[in-house]
Amino acid sequence: MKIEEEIKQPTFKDNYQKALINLVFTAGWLQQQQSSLFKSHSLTLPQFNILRILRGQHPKPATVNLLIDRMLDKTSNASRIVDKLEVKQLVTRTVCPSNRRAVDICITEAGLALLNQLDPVLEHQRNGLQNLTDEEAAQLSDLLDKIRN
Amino acid sequence: MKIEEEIKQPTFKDNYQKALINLVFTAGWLQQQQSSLFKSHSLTLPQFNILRILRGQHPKPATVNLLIDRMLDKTSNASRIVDKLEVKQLVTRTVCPSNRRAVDICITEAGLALLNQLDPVLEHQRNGLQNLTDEEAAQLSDLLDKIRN
DNA sequence: GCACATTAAATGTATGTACATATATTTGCA
DNA sequence: TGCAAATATATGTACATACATTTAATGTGC
Repeated sequence: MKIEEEIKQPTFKDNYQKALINLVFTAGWLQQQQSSLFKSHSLTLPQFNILRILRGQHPKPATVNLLIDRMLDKTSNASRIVDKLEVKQLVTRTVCPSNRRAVDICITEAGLALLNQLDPVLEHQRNGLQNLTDEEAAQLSDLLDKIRN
Repeated sequence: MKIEEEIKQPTFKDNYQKALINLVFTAGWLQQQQSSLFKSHSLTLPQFNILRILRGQHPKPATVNLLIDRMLDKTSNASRIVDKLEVKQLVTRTVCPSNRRAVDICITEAGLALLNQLDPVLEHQRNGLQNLTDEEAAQLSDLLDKIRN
């Protein structure tokens, strides 16, 4: 469906306004698609993303700062998302021995098992961009990089 | 800055994963840019977007359902965003005479004045996509439409 | 006319986002 | 040494998001 129909706005001021609205709308649309994949496992998208970062570090620990660095949303509150994961016993949190200001966060075996369970689902969805060719996906990334300079 | 540097991830599985992450990251980046423009007027981005829809309807009223239809984020709670705007006296809410289940929401003169004040700011920013040519903006919209089918 | 489904909006609850502030630890330097 | 600045994380508050449930009004079939 074209963006004009999605939000029932027949015209836009120009291609810039149209692309901006389309970009925000499509990003939200994709995130909702992804979220629905985790819902049955009681994981939210931010929680899932943090788990993936931790798996990338495993078996090394990550600090909150490292998580923020790698998160898509820099201003979100990694500390409280880790809280939720800790309650579910998907991660552990221990004071870093070499720097007692920092906290070592590690994914648990249960966390790794959960991610492994979800991997094929995500792979199958090809990350939600299944309608683009490889070339178009690359072209899209280039345009997005250009937007942010 | 390329997306690899933004989130400090040197490689991606493929162009699909890279484009997906870039899309979500860039949409958030743009929304934050926009939000900063309203902050000094104590308006949030969702509040601003609802006000703009109401201006588009003015002087006709809008219902909550109409707002949801036109909002970028369909699942957000229009009712409570309208609450906030009502407290600030930027909109009015009256029971619809012809269908007492529905509510007529109208932008006030104060609301219109606030939007008029913000218009030049947004225009100047060219909606945040100033680094793209007109053709590239159109190309971007086409790719995004294609993602969603 | 009346039970029952449908529709429109509001409300409840958990989570996340945004931003300011607080607490604890470490660093650096007079 | 001692003390201010910097660093790492946590906490407080307001707002938004996601989704289920509730309340009220309307529509429909019998």
